[in-house]
Amino acid sequence: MEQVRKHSRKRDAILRCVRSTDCHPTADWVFSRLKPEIPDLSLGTVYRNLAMFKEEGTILSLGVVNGLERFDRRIDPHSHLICQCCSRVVDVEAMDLPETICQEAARQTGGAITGWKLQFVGLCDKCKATQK
Amino acid sequence: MEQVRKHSRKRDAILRCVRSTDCHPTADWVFSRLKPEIPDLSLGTVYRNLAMFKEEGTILSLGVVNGLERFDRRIDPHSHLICQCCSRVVDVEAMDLPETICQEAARQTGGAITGWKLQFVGLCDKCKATQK
DNA sequence: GTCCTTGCAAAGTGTTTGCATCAAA
DNA sequence: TTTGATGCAAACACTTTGCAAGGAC
Repeated sequence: MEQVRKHSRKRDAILRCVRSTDCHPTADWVFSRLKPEIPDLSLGTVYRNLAMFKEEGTILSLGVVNGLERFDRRIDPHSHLICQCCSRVVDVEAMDLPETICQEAARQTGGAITGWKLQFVGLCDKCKATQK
Repeated sequence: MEQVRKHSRKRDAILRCVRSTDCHPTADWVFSRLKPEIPDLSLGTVYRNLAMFKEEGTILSLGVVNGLERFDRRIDPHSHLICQCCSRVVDVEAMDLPETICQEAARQTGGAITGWKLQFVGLCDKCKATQK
């Protein structure tokens, strides 16, 4: 018996919140942002719904940065710059890798490559300006 | 006044242990592996020493996989294949990215790129064989 | 009325830390 | 003897979960 997804005002608000920003928010960021507007929201609900959206592919997780899972409203292929200074995550438009690179990885490992993730490390524009 | 690093049998064993494998171990893996041989070893010591090695650049952390930090004895540039099935991390030799890719990322973000990390996702050789 | 969703709080999990004790130099 | 290293357990931070109550359909 399949579980039927019902509608919920809080669930909508959580998705809307993630989609409202390109800051690649954490669960707690979403919670803090919605709390004033929805005083009886609980952090568990935010975690539950983010996990659900992620599982169904509505949003993505870009992994753990500094111990915090970061979510991404974008689900199209692209990369990120992670600022070493302030932990900001900045989108970088998709760039093609040479076709041969995945083939080579598959050859070396003997495994099957289904995807890849390119992540840049450095300073975001703000931190770069500050550290001048 | 600078802190002088003393010699310690346990610290040596921890580094030796990480260097003995290419499985990209977790703190707990190292602990479990050394415990029989060093019964009075404590997990805290493993964490403390791994953090120390990582900070001084003796080993690297390749990040968090499935909630566990994974360490790498290799400090030279290379990539990894992360198996979606068994979470195994397999080394992939360094492959050159087109020079323009970092420049493009810097241009797009306005930041400074100091490095990049290319990670492959898929199945390791064993899981690929099993899932045939 | 059914059953999904939520709040709440407790439990989980990986990691860090304070402090008394141990051991290297 | 001095001072860094360690064991132990408590503290931490983030996340997940169980359960009773609330809300969608």
